[in-house]
Order: sequence, then C-alpha cells, then structure tokens
Amino acid sequence: MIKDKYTIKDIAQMAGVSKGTVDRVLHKRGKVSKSAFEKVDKILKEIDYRPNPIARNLKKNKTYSIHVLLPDPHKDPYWIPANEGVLEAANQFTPFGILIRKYFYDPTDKSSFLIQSEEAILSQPDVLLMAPIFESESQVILGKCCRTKIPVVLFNNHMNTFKEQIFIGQDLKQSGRVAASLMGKIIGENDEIAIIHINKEPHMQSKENGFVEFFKEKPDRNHIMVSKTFNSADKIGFNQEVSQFIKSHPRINAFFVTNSKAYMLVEAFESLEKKDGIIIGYDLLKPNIKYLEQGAIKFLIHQKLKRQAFLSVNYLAEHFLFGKPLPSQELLPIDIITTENAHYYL
Amino acid sequence: MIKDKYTIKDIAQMAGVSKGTVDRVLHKRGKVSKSAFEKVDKILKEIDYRPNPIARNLKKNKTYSIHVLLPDPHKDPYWIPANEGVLEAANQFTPFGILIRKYFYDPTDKSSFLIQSEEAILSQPDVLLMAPIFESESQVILGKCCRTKIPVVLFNNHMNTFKEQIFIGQDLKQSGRVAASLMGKIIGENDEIAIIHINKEPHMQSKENGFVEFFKEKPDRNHIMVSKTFNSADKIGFNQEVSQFIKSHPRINAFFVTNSKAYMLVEAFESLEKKDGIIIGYDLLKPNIKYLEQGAIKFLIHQKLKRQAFLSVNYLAEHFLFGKPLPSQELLPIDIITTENAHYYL
DNA sequence: TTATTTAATGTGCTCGTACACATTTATGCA
DNA sequence: TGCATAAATGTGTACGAGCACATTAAATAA
Repeated sequence: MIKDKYTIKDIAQMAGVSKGTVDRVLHKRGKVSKSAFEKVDKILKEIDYRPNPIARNLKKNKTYSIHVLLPDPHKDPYWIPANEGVLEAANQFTPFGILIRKYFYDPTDKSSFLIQSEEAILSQPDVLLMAPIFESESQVILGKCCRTKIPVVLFNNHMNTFKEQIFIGQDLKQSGRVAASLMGKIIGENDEIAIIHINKEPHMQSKENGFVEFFKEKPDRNHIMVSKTFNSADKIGFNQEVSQFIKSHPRINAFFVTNSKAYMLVEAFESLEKKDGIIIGYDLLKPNIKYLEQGAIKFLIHQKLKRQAFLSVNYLAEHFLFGKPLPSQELLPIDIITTENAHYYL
Repeated sequence: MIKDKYTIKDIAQMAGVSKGTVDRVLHKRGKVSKSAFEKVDKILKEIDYRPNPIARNLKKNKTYSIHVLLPDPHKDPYWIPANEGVLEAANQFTPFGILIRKYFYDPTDKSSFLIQSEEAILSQPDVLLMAPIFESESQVILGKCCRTKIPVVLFNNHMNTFKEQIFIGQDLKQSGRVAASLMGKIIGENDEIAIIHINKEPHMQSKENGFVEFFKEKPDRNHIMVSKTFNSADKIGFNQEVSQFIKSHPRINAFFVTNSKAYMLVEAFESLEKKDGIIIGYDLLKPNIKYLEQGAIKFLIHQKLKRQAFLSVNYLAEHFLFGKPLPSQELLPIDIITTENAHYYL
C-alpha cells in the first residue's frame, strides 16, 4: 500500500489496530502495549506521515488573539506603513480565526505608552506584538508579560536586555555600514562627512557606529567625520541649527541622516540656498521620495516597516494555525533605494 | 447575537431556517422561496460572513498538482536558486495536498526542452509553472496548454505574445534603468560606457534599452555608449574577444553586463592586467559576490530568481487551497546589492 | 377530494484529527 | 474460580462547509 498521503485511518489499518491506538502512539498519551506500539512504530518509520494541518486546525477550532502595540500613525507618519502591514495580514488571517486588536499610543508621550500597553495585556492575548521605542518603559511591560506568560514579539528595534524575545527587523548597525559603502562610492577621496541625528532616539547611535566602522576598516579612506544632533522641535529652530552648523563646518559636503527625516535637512538647505551636498537617508516617506527624484537625496535605505509588521503577524498566524516554527530573530534585507527602483517598494 | 466568527449553522439559526437553505442562498443553487431568501439575505447583510477556508478545503480534500519546468541547475548554476525556491515552497505545502513535480531540461538544448515540456503536460497537471527561455519553442508549449486547458504561470522572463498568462518576475527594462542610475552616480561626466552582452539571449536587449533610455533623458549627460556582444563558448576565446574590444576602445572604463556573467569580464580583465574599470552586473552568484567584495564589481542587481520561484508556487498553492485570487502579473522590486548588504539576500 | 408532480426545506454524511467515552482484555488477590 | 481493578484498545462525535438525499409543503391534474 503505497500512497502519497496517509491518514491516521490508513496507519491504523496497516498496523492492524484502531485509530485510537495510533493517536496514542503519535501523541505519546495514554497506555499502549509494547506490541501495539511496535506495530504502529514500524509503519510510521516506513512511511512519511505528516498530519493534515487543515484537519488538525479545524478540530482545534480556537481563535487566537494578537494584540499589536504601536505608535499612532496619525501622530507620526513614519508608522503608517506599520499599521498597513498589520492591517493587511489581519485581513488575510481573520477568516482563519486570528483576531488582531491594535493599541495606538502617542510616540511623544511615555505615559500614553504605558496606559495602552496595560490595556493590551489586560485581556491575556495569545501574543503581544510591539515596537519598543521607549526603552525603560518597554522593559517594564516586557517584565509584566514575562510574569503573565504572554509571549512578546518585537519589531522595528531591538531590546538588548531581553534576549529571549523574538525580533523581526533590521540590523541597524549594518544599515549604517550600507549607507557608508554607498557614500564611499559617490564622494571624493578627501570629502568631509557629517552624521546627522534629527530628534535623536537611542537606537540611532547604532547606525552611526556602523557608518564610522566601515570607513575605519578602509585604510585608504581618511574622511573627516563629525557627528551632530539637532533637537529643535520646530522648523525655524531646526533651520537655524543647520545654518550654524554648515557655517562652522564649511568643508563638509556629505551628510548621513540616521532616520527618516532627511527631507528636513534638504528643506533647510533650500532655505539657506545651499545647492551642493550629498545626502543619504532612510525610508520612503513622500517628501524623501520627492527629493530623491530631484536629486537632492542620493540614496535612501528602506527600513521596510510595513514588511516587518506584516511578517510578524504572518509568522505568528502560521505558527498558531499550522504549527510552523517561529524564528528567534529575522533580520530583513537592507534595501537600497534610488529614483529608478523606488516605486516597487511602495 | 454578536460574534466575531459566524458559521453556516449560526446563520441558519438566526434566520430560522436550516443550514441547507443557507447553503443554497450562499451559492445561488437549488430552489429557495422568496421569504426564506429574504430572511437569510437580511442576516448576511447584517454580519460579515466569511466561510472558514480550512473547513472548506478539508471537505474538498483534493490534491493539486503543480508541474514545474525549468533548466537543469546542474547545467547552469544560474538556476540553482529557482530550484531551491520551488523546493522550499513544495516542502511547505505538501502536507496540505499540493503535489509538485519538477522537469529539468538542458538550457542549451531546445529539443530537451520540448521533450521535458511534453512530459510535464502529459499527465494534465492543475497548472504548469515554467521559465520560457526558448521563445518559439515556449510558444508551441503555451499553445498546447491553451488547447488542453492547462493554466500556465511564467517566471524569470516574459512572453509578450501571450498576454493572458500570469507572470512573476522583474521588469527587465526598468532594471536596466536602475543600473544606469547607479552608473550615473559613480562615473565621471565624460566617461565612456560599454554595454556588454555575454552569450546574448533575446530578453537581455530590454535591459540595454532601459539603460540607454535613462541617459537619454538626462540632457546634462552625454556619455559615449557602445553595445557589444561576446558569444565565445570557451574562456580562452572570450578573453581574446575582450582583449580586442578594450584595445579598440581604450577610453571606455565603465561596463554594464546584462546577465549574471559579470565575473567572466572581471576574470578577463585580470588576465589582461587591466586594473581600472567600473562594472555593474546581475545576480548573486558566488564569483560575482567575490568580486563585489574585492571591489572589482561596484554593484549587482538582484533578479531574485529564488523568490520568483517560491512566490509562484506560493501564490498557486494559496489559490488552490484557500481560494486566494491570483495576480495577473507581479513585478518584484529591483534590489541593489553592494558588499555590505549582499549576505541578507543569499 | 385525492393522487401526483414539483417546489421548498431539512437531514445526515464526508473530509482527517483530536479527544472523550465505552468496551474488552489482562492482572492481582481472596 | 470468582471478582475487582487496572490496563489496553476500540468507538463515536465534534469541528465547518458542501453536497446528496430524504422529507415536507404547495401546486396542479384527474
């Protein structure tokens, strides 16, 4: 009897036992006599039995809840793609009994983060998916989840202290290196470089580290590099800061912006009537793409927030539904964007 | 009665009819009285009923066969990723009753292609997935599939004549433009460029067209461009051809290789002790990556053959199993590869 | 009115797995 | 040997959709 799909019934028949016994052998539960075990085990070794995931899931008939905690996309457009990714995956998996609930918090307000996260874990979801942008506060939440046995999946950025969590995102340091390798290809041998942090968040330092490291490894490259942080809340203040900076560093003409706000630097340059300047930045925000097309930004690195969010939900859903193993960490490719390939990533 | 998952039984109960009647309304089959129809229809409009795809599939309990026709990866390593992609997807979907059978042909032998394709469609698979590298021969096969009502999905390259087929791959012309935009960023204003076709296949012309088009659109760029095809079967002949070419075009120092064989050009340069030369090519073959790391190749464009193959099978499987709609065409992003981000794509 | 056709609706089984429950067989002890 | 208990095995049902078949209600003909 050679088939390409065996069922428990088939195995039972072949081993000369009932399907109940086969079930007991497969799941190592209940009492099975030595002889019966051997009969079934022999058959199992001969054939490649893989249970039908569809039937299994139908029987289980459980709805799984995924609670997603992320910054309100209305407050910061950076998070719009994350929301879209979650939505898309949710749409795909709700018919299968995957229940996704979103909790938005204000990315400028730590207390709102705490309130929303409390809410999110209150009803004991099967898993919490979150972007941990506030370090110490996220720590608190992770501790709570640990105690209440709610598994956590992180995306966008890492939490180094909790190694056991699952992470879906990019290697930030490596993305700094990618930026550096691009910069290295398009600037002159003696050009000076500025690393610009706009409204700096802790994880942005990794990008600078990678960027600097890349050039340190190249003995033939000795660019002067300056790291600068701009923290003005408003545009006028920001432009003033930029103006002062370029006055005090007249020879710098290459700029690496470590987050999605490269467009702000371009706009500051425009208002200062600064025409040259090679800029590399992050993310496919509308103004960034506009300046990429105009040539003011040379390259963008795509952090693929949408894909991060989508993949996270996707992995979890397929894990719950069909028992697929979860990766402990998935580092997404670091995509390089130029005018000509930008539209494929939108 | 507000739930988040409704079953046919639920609807039947709510409408005060039997599940048979609900089934008839849902599928518009059999006879249903006006009053019964309205009762059920009212409920259906109130709730968002989506049939459980798992239960539906379990009932159908059909095995679907996907026959894959692709060049033997032992004969040309370019096709290894395609094979891997198919394998990976097959592995994922066999437990669901998706049966994948592969047919390898010799990419240098048209008759072997015809023999294998005959074989592939002989047993009436549910779909044929193929990379149509021989144009007129593929035409014949597509015609046969059309007559025997076997749907066809193409990947790697297009067949312009059969618009109704599904295509998963890249826009080749646009990838030429991407190469051009990269080239434009790293070469000098007056540098001369060669477009190199190694063992030219028809579809490689699209890449050249895109490349040339990009520079034509830039009025401030007036690079002299030469298109050259090398067709030697062996390495010695090839190196001679290259030697002659660079002697007769001493001022050309930028090279766009339109397929995965950029490493051959690098090796020819090495044997000729030519040290300069900016090369942009395609695909993450091992020798290509080696020369990318050594700096001899500046950029590679990733055609993502593995992903093409994987996605094709994936789309088909999810279509068969869960009724997801098939895209008529999916153009994958054109990934730019440099030393620092190469390993993520392997 | 009653028999007969047709329309309308309900019932019950299938798919493969998981698990509760029922039944049979073996073992221990008086 | 009888009887209680435990061990081993078999049986039956649910999950949700889909479809064949059975049943009932309505319409028509005799």
